[in-house]
Amino acid sequence: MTKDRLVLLSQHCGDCPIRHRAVCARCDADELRELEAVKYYQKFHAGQSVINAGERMEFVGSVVSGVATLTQTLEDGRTQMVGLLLPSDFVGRPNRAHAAYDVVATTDLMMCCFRKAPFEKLLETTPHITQRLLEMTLDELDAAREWMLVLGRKTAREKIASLLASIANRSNADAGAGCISRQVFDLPITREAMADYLGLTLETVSRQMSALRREGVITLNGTRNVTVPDPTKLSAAAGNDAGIAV
Amino acid sequence: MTKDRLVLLSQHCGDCPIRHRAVCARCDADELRELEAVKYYQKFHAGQSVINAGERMEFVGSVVSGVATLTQTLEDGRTQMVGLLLPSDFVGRPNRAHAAYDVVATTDLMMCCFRKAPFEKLLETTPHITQRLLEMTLDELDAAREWMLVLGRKTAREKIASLLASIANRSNADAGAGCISRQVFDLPITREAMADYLGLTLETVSRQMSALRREGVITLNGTRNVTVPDPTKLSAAAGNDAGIAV
DNA sequence: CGCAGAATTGATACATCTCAAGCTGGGTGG
DNA sequence: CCACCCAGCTTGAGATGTATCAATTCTGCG
Repeated sequence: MTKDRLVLLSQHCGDCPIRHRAVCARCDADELRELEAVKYYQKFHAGQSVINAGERMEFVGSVVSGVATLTQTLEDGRTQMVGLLLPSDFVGRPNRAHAAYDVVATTDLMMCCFRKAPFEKLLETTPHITQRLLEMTLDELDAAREWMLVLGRKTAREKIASLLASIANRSNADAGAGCISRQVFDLPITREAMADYLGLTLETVSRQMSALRREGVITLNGTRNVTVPDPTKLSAAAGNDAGIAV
Repeated sequence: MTKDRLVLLSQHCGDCPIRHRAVCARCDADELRELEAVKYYQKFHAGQSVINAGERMEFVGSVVSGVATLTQTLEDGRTQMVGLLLPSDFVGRPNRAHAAYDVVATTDLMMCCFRKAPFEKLLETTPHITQRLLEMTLDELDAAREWMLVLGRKTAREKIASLLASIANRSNADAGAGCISRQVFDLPITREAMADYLGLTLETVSRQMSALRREGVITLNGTRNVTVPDPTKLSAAAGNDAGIAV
């Protein structure tokens, strides 16, 4: 199932599109060289499994391009997404032998992988890596807690609006700051994945998307392309402070 | 509201009950001395606010004894607990000026506080602190993700059972490993706090507690003291793998 | 063109919320 | 010492939001 992975040869970190956002962000030239010694690139195609819960982890790494999901599954098949991995996000848990979650590529995916044991050694000897990973982990913890509020206390409509707002903000951030007045973006995931993200069924996701469209909060071009004519309205629908940004 | 805090004088880290589990766990004698230079103790009584979301943070720190909760609130009053802080747990986010959550003492609480700016400097210069904080943050992230599965995909009954199982395990761990056959513990929180933890109403919590009692999964002595005659049954009720531990 | 996966829509069932009424136990003041 | 009180908790009846089951309808692609 995972044997048709494509392993690429090394390439220089200097050219890397995530050089200044990933776990290597604080590294100087010497430290980068140490990372390069233990790294390799690996390509996954859309739908392919990166690692399954319970499997032995041979590497940790960064998403270079593409999107992956982190999910947890109960024996009866109920699944909950617990992370959405975008470029520069870190995958894997140092000092743990087995994966806790399923990681699946939802688009074609390029990973920068570090062999696990030597990376763990670098964490002991290279403060710039540990410091950056701490910073990123604290950010993820905040995101997870924000998400807990969405899962625990928001209505289906608010959940959808929250997800759309968060994706809109991230694509805006990537595209550089700019017009807040009108946002257009593509959903990187299916309705089913949205449902798994939000603790809903895909039918409810579909119904609420339609409702938001009917009410003019969003417009759809096909099923995946979303435009938000008035971000204030979306923010209000998400239950965020009547749209008053902090 | 927070002016009746009790600030205590320094005391030696060597005697500290959380010395080997908290953020200082990896520190040697020299490093402890550096921490002692920026630390102070602060006592809060049950119900008192430790810090409010949006306030400027003057310190980060560790719970020494007692229990505190981390909560997030929407403007209309809906609240979601996003963390339950027990002894040795870390409070606060280095490199962030303002608190993101409300922290409230639910029992009398002793905090070991580090002045924020000097602590941030120590993170730059003392790898043992950064490494330990990274480890703790990764653990919390895992806990948050486990919790997301509970919030998003479990039924009310399973949510309650999951919470009881997790509290039972933690009190067992504290009391030292031992008899797995029969667990007795006190709930450190009210039904309302349980509801905020699980994304339920307090009425639903109460009903499900009664249901678990009727079915013999738990026994109650008063409202707070729980005994679990058969942990396998509780684990099954929590939706965990038919009770087969991993 | 036609097929398969993805998405929408409808009808109904059910879990949880909401509103409301009582209960319980521990503390306080008369 | 008792009566009262109050926060915490339980229980009930009805309302409501979301899940479930079941057709269709889209959409992209070979």
